Amino acid sequence: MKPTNSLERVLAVLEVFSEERLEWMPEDLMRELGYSRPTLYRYLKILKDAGFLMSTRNSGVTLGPKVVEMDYLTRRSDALVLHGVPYLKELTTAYSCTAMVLRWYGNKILCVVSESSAKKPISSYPRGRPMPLGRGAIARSIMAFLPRPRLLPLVERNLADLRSVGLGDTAEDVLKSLKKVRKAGFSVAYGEVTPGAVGIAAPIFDDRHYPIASVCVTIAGNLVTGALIDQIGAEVRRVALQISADQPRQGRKSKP
Amino acid sequence: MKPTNSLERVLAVLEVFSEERLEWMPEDLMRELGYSRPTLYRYLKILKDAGFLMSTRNSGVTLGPKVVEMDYLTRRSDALVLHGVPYLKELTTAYSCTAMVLRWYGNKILCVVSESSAKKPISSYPRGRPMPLGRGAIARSIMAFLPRPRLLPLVERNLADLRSVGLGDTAEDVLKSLKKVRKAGFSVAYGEVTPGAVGIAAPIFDDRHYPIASVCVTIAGNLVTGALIDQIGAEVRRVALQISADQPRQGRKSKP
DNA sequence: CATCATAATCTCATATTAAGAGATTTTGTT
DNA sequence: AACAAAATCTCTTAATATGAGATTATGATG
Repeated sequence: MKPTNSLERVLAVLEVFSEERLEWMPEDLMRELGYSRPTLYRYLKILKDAGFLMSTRNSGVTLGPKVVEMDYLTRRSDALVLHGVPYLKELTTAYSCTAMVLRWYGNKILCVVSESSAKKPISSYPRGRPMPLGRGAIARSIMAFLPRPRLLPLVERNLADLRSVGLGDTAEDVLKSLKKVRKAGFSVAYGEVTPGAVGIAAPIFDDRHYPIASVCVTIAGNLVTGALIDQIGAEVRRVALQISADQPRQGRKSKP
Repeated sequence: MKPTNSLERVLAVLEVFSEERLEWMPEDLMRELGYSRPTLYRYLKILKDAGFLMSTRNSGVTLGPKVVEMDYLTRRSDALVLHGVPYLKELTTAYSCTAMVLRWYGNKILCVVSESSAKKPISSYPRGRPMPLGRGAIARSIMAFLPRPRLLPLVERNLADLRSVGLGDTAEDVLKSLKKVRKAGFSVAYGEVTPGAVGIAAPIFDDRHYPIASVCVTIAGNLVTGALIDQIGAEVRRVALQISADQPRQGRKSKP
């Protein structure tokens, strides 16, 4: 995963920005990335000229306006956003909840669009905020449908989290729990991500039945009973499958 | 502006995505960018692995989830967004309108945050959608405060648009009109961007009194009279100056 | 299921050009 | 005006990006 060529090294500059560190000083970037002074400044100049970065008054750098513009384009081009919204509205009309579509990418889950009918929406994960893989109904709904060789390393890497939410002590136990999710077709989580909130999620598949995203409904725990959860689960599953079916058929493989 | 090194050439791939062309086929990219087949595929692989691009079923490429994640970070790190929101709320509380902060970057104006109290918001420029420089109160509020050497080429490049909204026939005439805007401290536009909507804008300055952004209020034309527009203009100007003052002092120059 | 057409990747010799040490200039502060 | 810090420049060398062409995946078709 270490950058091996100069192309990846420029992009690596953009990778260091995170919620914990939104602004960087050139000096710190040199240390963090291990680039020489002229090289780093060269990279910064290129990234600034392209609008990916901008410099702040106190000579730090932050992500720039080009990112904002590209995100706008992403909202217009993402098939899951475009096809998903009407279905999410169905769900928020039927229940007082937050409904969203989340993409799986890297080792993260990322909300790409959400709709809400709850008076006081409880989700702390708006568009673009990455969620960890180990907790919550969403991650589980996706993992449950991964082929074993792809799944196992993932489970092992996130075992601590998975254990803490009671999925099982060993990797094999976790796999068993996930098999049940697979059978049900949707997953449920009680307050794993946000206290008091119930998450109900089902996977979206690509044309090879490979899970690439998830539909999730988040609803206040005091609003739901066991029977209602099953009902919502069935609806979420239906919606996820319909969004899957809306995706264009045919095509080549893509790195998940 | 033509890419001169391989670093800029990778980034140039991201530049071709636009509202008119949200998805590209590799073959078309080769033609558009003039790259050889192996080189293009190399670039695509790197950009896909980093999440900047993703491939769709029918083997086209679109902007990817990393963009979404970075935009989330931008919302959290942009000083204008962070400081601007409370002021925008002031404006939307006082009037039934849409109030926004827009950055000036490249040859474009870009909304970075907006608030609305209008029943039916009329702006067609949400976060991230670039506006042209030649029309609207926003662009004018910024141009009016640019030093002449910076301004003149800009006016000449956008003369057709500027003329069509009645700012003057020649570049010199336009400069005169802008001088009046500068004196007033804010600019007004009647239906230049959206028919029936009045735009009222004032610039945000950096610590060298250089305009870098703008505050704009958009309000339905039938809701305002001349006197009210002046009142709103004064408020918008006040807000823009306060946001300017909130910016951290000191620092080095940045390319506008 | 075999064949075909297209898309994506690989190989490798060569020219291109990124990289970095250190000097120099620019910028803001005292 | 003088100083300190930040950013850029110069120039040589080693590193590596490039593309023609061959090769391998991949999905479509009969």
